[in-house]
Amino acid sequence: MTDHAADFYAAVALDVPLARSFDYRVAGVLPAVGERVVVPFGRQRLSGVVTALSQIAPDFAGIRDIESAPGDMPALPADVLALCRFVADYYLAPIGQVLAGALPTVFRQPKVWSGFEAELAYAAPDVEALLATLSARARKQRALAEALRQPRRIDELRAVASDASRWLKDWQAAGQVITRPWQPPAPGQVHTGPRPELQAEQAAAVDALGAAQGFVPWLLYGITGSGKTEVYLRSIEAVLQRGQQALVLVPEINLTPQLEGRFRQRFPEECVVSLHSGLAEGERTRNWLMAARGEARIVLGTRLAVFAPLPALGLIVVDEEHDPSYRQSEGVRYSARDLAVYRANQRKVPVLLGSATPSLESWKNAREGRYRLLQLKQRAVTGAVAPKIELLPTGRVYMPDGIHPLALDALARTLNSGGQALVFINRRGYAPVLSCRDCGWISGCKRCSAKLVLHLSERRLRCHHCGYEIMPPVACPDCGNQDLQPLGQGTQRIEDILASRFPETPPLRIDRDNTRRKGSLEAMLAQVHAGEARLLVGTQMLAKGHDFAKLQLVLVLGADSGLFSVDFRAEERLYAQLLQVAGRAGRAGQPGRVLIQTHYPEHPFFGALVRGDYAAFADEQLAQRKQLLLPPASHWAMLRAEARQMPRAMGVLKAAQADLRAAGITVNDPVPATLVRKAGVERAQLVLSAPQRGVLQQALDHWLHSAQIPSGVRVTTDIDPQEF
DNA sequence: AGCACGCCGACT
DNA sequence: GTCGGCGTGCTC
Repeated sequence: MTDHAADFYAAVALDVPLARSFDYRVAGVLPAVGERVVVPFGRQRLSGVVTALSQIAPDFAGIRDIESAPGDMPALPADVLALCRFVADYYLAPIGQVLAGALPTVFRQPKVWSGFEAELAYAAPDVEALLATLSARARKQRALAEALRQPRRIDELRAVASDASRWLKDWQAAGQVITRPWQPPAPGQVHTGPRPELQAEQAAAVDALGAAQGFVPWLLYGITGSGKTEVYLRSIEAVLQRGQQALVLVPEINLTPQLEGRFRQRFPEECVVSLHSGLAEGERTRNWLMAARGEARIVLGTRLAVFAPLPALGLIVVDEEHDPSYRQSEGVRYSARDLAVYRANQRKVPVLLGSATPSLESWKNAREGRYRLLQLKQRAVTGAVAPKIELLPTGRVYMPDGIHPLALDALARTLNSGGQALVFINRRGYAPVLSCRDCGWISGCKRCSAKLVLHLSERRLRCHHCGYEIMPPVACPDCGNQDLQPLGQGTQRIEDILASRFPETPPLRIDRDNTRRKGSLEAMLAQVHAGEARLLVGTQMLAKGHDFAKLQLVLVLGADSGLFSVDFRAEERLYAQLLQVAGRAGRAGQPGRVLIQTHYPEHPFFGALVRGDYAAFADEQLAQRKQLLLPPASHWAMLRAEARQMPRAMGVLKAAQADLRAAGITVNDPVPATLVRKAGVERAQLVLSAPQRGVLQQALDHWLHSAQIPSGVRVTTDIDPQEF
């Protein structure tokens, strides 16, 4: 008989979509709270995180033993556990899934992680001798050799030259490079690379940031080219000087290498690591561990990095804080920007939100004094000139191809003079849909309620939601008419039109359809930088981060679709997007030209955009939202139900509607989702709102726990939904 | 989510 | 006669 008095019991959070944690008896060594353990679960073995320990035996007869504690992961610190619990409560998500999302993937599996070997540092004892063996033209190799003047980790060296591993192996074999265990640099004097002079506004911002103590949320509102990054760098420098860590969040993976390079240049002796899902498993795990041990002083990452353990956290920076990529929209839904603010508050450190087009949420907070506003109105980046934004009214102009003749003229002039031009349209494919002129038939997806998009180059009709593909029919399936026409425009159709208009300078299309293969985007961007491609056609993708020095003209098509959208956030997003593409033009000294083709040149939206007055636009939008009781002036949530048949999904939502109305929540009627059927599942949604966040939260939480949801119906919640 | 159990249609 | 479809139910 076992001595029950001495037993410990652990509550373990598992990566299953169940709200509660599961209790296990501690069989061996007592694990710490926050440690990962492997447990039996039904017929499976799962990895979970210990969330609580107790000596009181749970009232459950079938209790089982913890199988093992692998000990390959440091226990999550209390603040990360608390952050995860907050996410679980706030977003009504299962705690186990939140915790799983916070860990590198290797720690979500029962398997013990063996990539445990000590981090190595590479160095060249005699750099001059090594350089002497290299050809003068081998620029990457020479850069790598230069970097080896001091001991460097492999990830740093790969950032210098992507082929680092191969060359290091050769040089090691030749005895020119040696390795030894990597030692984290002791905090001390911070050495910086060259620092540009600060403009008065930047200096004022840096001073204000430096003077503040404890938790202060800052909104750094700075126009494109005003040098926000320099403000981040100076603030980080102060953090490093105090021996603390800085967490820097960026919206997308492809923005990390650029910024990482800049940080490494500025702080050549500091340990900078990145955290994002594009990293190889081993590298991500090692970087995470360096962050968790406090060795990494600067942690640069995408939204998932907000969960990284950081024992010496001193500052959080959220770059492009308005960016929708900060929202996780699958699985556990959260806003990394909001969590960054929560975490800063938790740790009593400042958080710096930067943007040229702040989100209305942050703007409201700044206007109401909850965030402190820092403004950069002047251009500080050398060569940065404001692009000239012009409207091209399409009123009564004959445009057989959907492009204004003046736009074609401008393109021709730019191309003839040897310049580069970008045609921006936010729609992939050849044309949105294929349609029959006779009977009005439109290509629809068999599995979803979405339209199939024509991709002419692959001769496919493709669903952008579920991936369903078919060959385009030769004749109309309904009436047999052979004259099927593409309706509207997408990137591919524009590409075709431009190809016939400008045979001398073939257009290069860059969108998700032709950059899916790894490295293909980089290859295309290289063509652009080399000046081989001078006429670009692209979506969203091209708007972010990539600077094209020779770009003189940006033509925006299809902007109007954002003006009259049912989605109340569409205008806000359009503004940010247009400003971002506009910023691509004319960075190398000459002002670029941005032409926006529109049917509605009088729309107030364009007034603010052309004047470059985002503040006015944001204030106007906020006033509207207040009047219409839309976020951020009220709080919204969405209840979604999925089932095989629509009536079952609707039934659950109708019940929810009645219950939640009784609880004092404003509830719309349940409606079939925008995309009613997705991959064979019927979906419906219910939009809820309340002036106070807490009321909504409690009512929903209560409903989820008490409602009788029939099996076969899946209910999910989306707090602060971004799309409707 | 997995993974079982369980009860009805077309196949080696 | 069985293989297998996915409805239902459970996991400390």
